[in-house]
Amino acid sequence: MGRRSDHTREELRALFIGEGHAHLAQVGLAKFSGREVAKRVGYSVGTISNLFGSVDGLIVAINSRSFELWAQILRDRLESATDDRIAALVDGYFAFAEQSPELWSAIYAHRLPEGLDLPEEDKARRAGLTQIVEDEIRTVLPADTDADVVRLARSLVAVVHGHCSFVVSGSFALLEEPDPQGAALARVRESLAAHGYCAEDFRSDSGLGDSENRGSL
Amino acid sequence: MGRRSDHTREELRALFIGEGHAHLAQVGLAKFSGREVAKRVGYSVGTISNLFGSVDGLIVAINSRSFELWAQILRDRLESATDDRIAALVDGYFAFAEQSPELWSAIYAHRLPEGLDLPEEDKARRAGLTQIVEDEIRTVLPADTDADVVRLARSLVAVVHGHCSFVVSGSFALLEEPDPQGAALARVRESLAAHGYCAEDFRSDSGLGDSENRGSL
DNA sequence: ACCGATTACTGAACGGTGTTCAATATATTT
DNA sequence: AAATATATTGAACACCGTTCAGTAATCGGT
Repeated sequence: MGRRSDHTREELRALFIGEGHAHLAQVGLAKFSGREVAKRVGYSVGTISNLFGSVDGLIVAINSRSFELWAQILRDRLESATDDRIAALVDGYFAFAEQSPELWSAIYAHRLPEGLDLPEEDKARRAGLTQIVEDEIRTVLPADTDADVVRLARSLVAVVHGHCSFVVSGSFALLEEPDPQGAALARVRESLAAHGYCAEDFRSDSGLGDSENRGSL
Repeated sequence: MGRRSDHTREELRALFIGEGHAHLAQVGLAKFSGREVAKRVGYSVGTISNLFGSVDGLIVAINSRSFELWAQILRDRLESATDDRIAALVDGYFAFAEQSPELWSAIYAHRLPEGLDLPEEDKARRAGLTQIVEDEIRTVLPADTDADVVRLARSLVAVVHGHCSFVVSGSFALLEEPDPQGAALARVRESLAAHGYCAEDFRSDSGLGDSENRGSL
């Protein structure tokens, strides 16, 4: 039964994204079902095609929302960080992945079918995350550094991402690593140091995972 | 029509893995179809369940084979490397991912359904890759290094993996990076240097991608 | 050489998926 | 009030992975 005036098109999209987000977090991308989401929202199957073009379109929208939640976590950590803002960033990166592993891996597991790629709007929404990191890296490096800050910042995101990816996927390489997040942070510090970052002796007051990591690694 | 003596069970598994490998490389994990593989091999649908337990089991076997091909690429690069063996490793890591992006991402996109995890046999087959890296890292660091070589080596694999992952998935962070592989290598060198690795001045004779990268990054 | 027991394989049935699209119910305009 | 335009449905379709009774091929014992 069509209930045309219950919601605007945007409200309806928000409903599907919200319910889809919950469903994705529960069952993961492999078992994600657009039909199930439609059933939960109380609309029929075909509505997804109307609103998002396809189930892939819905997943793109859900993932973009994940990016925004993720970026907000980073901002929260930065705000409550006392001194070590780099550690706060790494912490925030891992925090989202570990508290919502299905949402996190869906971001990287989902691939658009050949042909179409990400809508510009979604690209913009997702860029916020790297922007936060870029700003912090720029702050922490000397003003006259020889590094290309934008490229270095994104490369450091990749460094952290690699560790995080291995943790979430339970992958071969880091199975026996007791402190992957500490390892990621150590690598980031080493690269930053190579470009003029003064470590400011965080060795004493950073988290225990880190201090435990420093001696041996 | 059962053709019982055409192949031994192992031969038949090899047939499915081979054909499945080709199919996966063509269409990617999202569109992978066990039915299609069975059709290509010339056996019926249910045979996959007999041989591998489920389609997931077949994919696990295919991915383990990918690991072996990948490890062989690393060994080849090392063998033909003149001096810079670290660069050769990074190059091999990227080479497989870029020449077979679907196979590479299937390794990380595939997740076993809740409950069962990787058979021991597959874990062993996949560990070969990291072993190669560990051996090289150990060689290149001073004998009296303070680093835990095993943990550092795996962390460096994660560093390269992160860059590679962003490249293959076309992800937001490295879209405008002209030389992701060079960036990965630069990060690895920086971390190795922090643990006593003497760079031996590769600046002059390494690939141009690397030299172009060094000045600005 | 034959015959029962065992194994390999089939293929139809089942419940699920995403997409499509004629039909319908609701808004909007004239 | 009538005509037009839009939103939503839901059945049909083709595909997916899993299951399992049934059948064909081989093996082991006599």
